Amino acid sequence: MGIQEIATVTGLSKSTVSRALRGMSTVADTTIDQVRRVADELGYVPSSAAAGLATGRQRAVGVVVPVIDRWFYVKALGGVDAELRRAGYDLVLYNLGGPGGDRDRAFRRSMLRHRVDALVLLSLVLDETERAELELARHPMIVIGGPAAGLRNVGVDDVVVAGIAVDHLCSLGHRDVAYVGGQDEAGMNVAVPWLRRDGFADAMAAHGLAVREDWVLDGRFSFAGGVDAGRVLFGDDGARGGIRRAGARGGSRSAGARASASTRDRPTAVFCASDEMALGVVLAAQRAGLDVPGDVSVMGIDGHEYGEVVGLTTVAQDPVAQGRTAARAVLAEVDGGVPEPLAPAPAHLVVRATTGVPRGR
Amino acid sequence: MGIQEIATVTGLSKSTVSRALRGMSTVADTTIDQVRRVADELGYVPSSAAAGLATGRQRAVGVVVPVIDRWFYVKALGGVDAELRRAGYDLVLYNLGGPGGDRDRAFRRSMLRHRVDALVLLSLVLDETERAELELARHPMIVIGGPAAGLRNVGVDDVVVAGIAVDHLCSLGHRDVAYVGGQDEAGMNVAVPWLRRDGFADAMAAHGLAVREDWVLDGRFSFAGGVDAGRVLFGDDGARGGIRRAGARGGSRSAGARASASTRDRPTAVFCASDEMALGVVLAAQRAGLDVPGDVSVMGIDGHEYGEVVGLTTVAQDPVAQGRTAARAVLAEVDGGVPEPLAPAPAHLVVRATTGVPRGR
DNA sequence: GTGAAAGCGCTAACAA
DNA sequence: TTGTTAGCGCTTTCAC
Repeated sequence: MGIQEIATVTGLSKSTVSRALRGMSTVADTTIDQVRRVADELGYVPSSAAAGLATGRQRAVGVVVPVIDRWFYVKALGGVDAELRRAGYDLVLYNLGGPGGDRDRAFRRSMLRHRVDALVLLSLVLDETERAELELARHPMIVIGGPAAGLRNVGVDDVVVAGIAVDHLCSLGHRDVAYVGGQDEAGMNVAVPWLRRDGFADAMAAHGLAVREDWVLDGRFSFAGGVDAGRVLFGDDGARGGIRRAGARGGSRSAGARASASTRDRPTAVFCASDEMALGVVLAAQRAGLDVPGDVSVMGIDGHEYGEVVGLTTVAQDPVAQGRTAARAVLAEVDGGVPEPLAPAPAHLVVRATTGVPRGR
Repeated sequence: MGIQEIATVTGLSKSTVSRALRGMSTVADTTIDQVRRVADELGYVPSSAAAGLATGRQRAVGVVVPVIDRWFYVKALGGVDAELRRAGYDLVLYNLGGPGGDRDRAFRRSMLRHRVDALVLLSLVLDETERAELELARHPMIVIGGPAAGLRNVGVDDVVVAGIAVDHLCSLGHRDVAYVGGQDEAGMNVAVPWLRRDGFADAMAAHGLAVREDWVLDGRFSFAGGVDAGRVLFGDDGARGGIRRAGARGGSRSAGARASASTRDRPTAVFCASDEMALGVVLAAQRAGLDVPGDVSVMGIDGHEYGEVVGLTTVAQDPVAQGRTAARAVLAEVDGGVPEPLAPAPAHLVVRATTGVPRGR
């Protein structure tokens, strides 16, 4: 059931079988064929543990995610996976599972056990202790999305991305723009939300525009959060545009509020730090009886598939490509390559149907 | 850097150190403390490969997904992960990566390498060869969602679930109901889509209703696919309800078609085999100028978060719980438990705002 | 082109 | 309660 059996059956030595199985060139072709055939017949299954012990390489890399069910993480994970698969590496998933996930234990217990040859961290900012712990493992590490001190990083420049969005809105003539962002709902320590908010503020300033505090909202980086933020911005009556929500939270205001929705003090554009939130804001706007982009323009960041279908303007990035890049980089390092700095990932404005010239221009 | 160092420093034997590190009760408390302290100081990191080799247990389970970026798989994966984490097991992700994913190689190369103690298969139907291959590894296996011959399965009864949906629609008075389902976009060999279609057909028959062939559409189990299916059903003009789509595929018909959209031969209700598709159908209906549920009722299956926000009627299931159940079951088997049959997972009707009495009733 | 022998770092009888 | 002695299944010098 191991390499030994094959050796016995073929009358070869363990070492030759080992070499043959790996197709080494020092082995006669006929021997390789024979060994492979016998291995098949015996139903031989190699043991990665044994190979790993002997070589010190596990042929696996770990991917650490704050939470698993977010568009960006899923896509990036897919990219990492694709590249690992190509290289014949396995992927070990370490899900911190949000705030309730016992982050410390997870870190210690598993990630360090030499089960993997390298680590890809998704959008994580590590604290001192965590960094120290991970250092122990001495394997290559890289971060996707959100720069972490002392570690290589692949991802877009979030400040620039936010700037692109603001520039687009301003070029259309918007001056009253709201921002929906916020800390990731999972409450993990992630830098991206703050960078985007800063980028928004900087760009607004660069255009000589003021940021209104009450127009900077928390959308929890989720669809539902976007809807909530939109409600705050536009009011809510659920009369039009979207299906009424059964058991909607927050008492519905009626007629009076309705009228005010179109006249009330509100932004002409909303910039959201993610497409999921932007989708929610669009829905809230429609529910409030507002026309998008006639009454209000909305845009996001990401390039989410739903946004494409719906016609959402966005600054698109490619998390799958980022995942691939990260995987390749870290694999190269495992193979003894020297870690070279990575360029920021590309992002580009995709103008679709949710942004337009503000009414009255 | 290994257990040996600690032994040397403490003056203990390797075995005692090993036992102490694992906190075995046969070791003196003081010894345990001492060993742990020294281990910390030395920055000791255990080797799971070595432990695995010695014990024959890897303390890891593999999860095989057809593709990774689908709501159900992500949720189920999260559930499996949570339970594994609790038990101190690692999770190795095997992503078949859709039709282009070189399914065979992936199967052979990795899943069998004794890297994991058990396998959780998501919605996969295996062919003969695959089954045979996996048998070689001789480890416990379980399937989530979609029964596979000869393997234990956790998931809802898809035929029943479809029946619940049809019953709901019929109880409202619908007789003209369309079905949007189809093979999973990834083209993997999955049973669920067919079971749901069968369930739909059976239930319709039970209500004495005919299934119209031209109202059985392929929505590719995706949001975009749902929109496309909705277009076929309702026509498309993009004038209302949804944001117009930049570069929409399929030439837009204008005024004439528009008028016909409200009068044309169309179903009064659409049952979708997933919430993502249902969301797309709702959007298409709104774009076609139809009121939901006034002109047409729409419902799905799953319990997707977006559906909750939007008010989508659905038959909700809990993939996270299914993942947990599967993980627990397979872990129990790893621990020598006897595999007992699992009851179907619960699913229940959630009536929200997208279904109602057909007009004229 | 192939074989013999020595580990990789840990666990698990079996003794003491 | 702790130490001794064998391995777990593979890779890898070093010989031949």
